[in-house]
Amino acid sequence: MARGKIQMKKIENPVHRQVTFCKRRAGLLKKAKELSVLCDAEIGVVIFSAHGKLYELATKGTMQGLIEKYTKSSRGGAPAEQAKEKEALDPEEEINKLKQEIEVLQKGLRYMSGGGAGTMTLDELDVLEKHLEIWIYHIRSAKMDIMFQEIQLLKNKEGILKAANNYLQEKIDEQYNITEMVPVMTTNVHYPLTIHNDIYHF
Amino acid sequence: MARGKIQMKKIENPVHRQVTFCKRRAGLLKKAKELSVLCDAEIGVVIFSAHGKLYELATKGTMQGLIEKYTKSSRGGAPAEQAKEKEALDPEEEINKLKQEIEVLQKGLRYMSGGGAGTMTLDELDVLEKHLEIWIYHIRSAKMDIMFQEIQLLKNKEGILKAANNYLQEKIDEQYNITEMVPVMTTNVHYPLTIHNDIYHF
DNA sequence: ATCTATTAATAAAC
DNA sequence: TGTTTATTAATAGAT
Repeated sequence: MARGKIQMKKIENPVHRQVTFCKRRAGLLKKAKELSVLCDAEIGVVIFSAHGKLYELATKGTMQGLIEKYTKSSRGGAPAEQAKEKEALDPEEEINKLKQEIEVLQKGLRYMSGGGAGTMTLDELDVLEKHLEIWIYHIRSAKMDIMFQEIQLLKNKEGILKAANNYLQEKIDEQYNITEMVPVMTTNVHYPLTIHNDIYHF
Repeated sequence: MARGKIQMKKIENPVHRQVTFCKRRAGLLKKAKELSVLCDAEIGVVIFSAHGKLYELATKGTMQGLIEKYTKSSRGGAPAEQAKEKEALDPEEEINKLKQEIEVLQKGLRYMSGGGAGTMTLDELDVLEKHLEIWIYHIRSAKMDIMFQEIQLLKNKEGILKAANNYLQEKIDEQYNITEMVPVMTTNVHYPLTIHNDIYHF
């Protein structure tokens, strides 16, 4: 919506994507609030970024309350059997699954710091291993993003330096032509600009 | 946003309110879809009209799945902190080591749930990656140990069974020799002992 | 529902 | 990250 249209597909440049995500996320939440106020509607918005960070908005009451209302409402028109089952089993199951996961992580920490084998079962170790692999995956994509930025910066610098060199070269050639009135070989001496690279230290 | 501003409060005229609700609802859902596509985010929107009618949108997967993910995520950031309290009894060194590990893990978790690039530097990500790799290494050796024990146990059982079989075989041969006074073929019937394998469940 | 005059959102640049 | 600005997108009111 500004300075040119935008294609409706995933933005490839991670920097642009992040900036757009921030702006549009803010815009979306603002719109949701406005709709809620203007039209007296109850609205919930849940946003998971590509890296899994959660952003949420619940107008009127809590997200939890809204989820409950949603669960009821969306099953209201469906067969009564399913609704009954879901409501009875889901919360407990969810909580148990969650508790299990937390326990595994806790045990993992205890294991790490204790260094002693034998506190965890093979199954628990499998789960922990999976967790760590997922984390490493996320970390590596984050590193890729940062390195991509670095590459972009270096390319920019390269362009600037080349331009600067060309300019200086011309100046030198001019000088020679004026002062000696003879043709000279182009030199290979370059005069790089000094540009600080500080992308690592934010 | 057109033909005059609009006050940010509930629209009193019910006709206007309904029209605006329709238009802005469509706009909100469109914006949500766009954000999801452009920035690779997973988004859920739930809208209850003033009269309780439900409108919903879930990009990527179902609303139910998104709710589950939300439930986990909104509670899931805390395992490291809870683990912190566990180890009040250990020696000082142990505690310091644990605190260090927890700090790294917390930063990692903050990053994981924080998603946004720029919360951790490349150096910090390197450190975290190394930690996770070391942890995975430890976990894998622990798994190896357990499996090695398992193998040993099985080998022991095998030895015991073989010995038992040999013993029984001898007994049978003896019987045959005594009662019939004729040589017999060695049978293939084995008599395994029952030994419980409980190494998995400590 | 469709049409515009306007306002709001926002992509790119800084 | 925050601001600015040129443009596009959304939409209030009218039809």
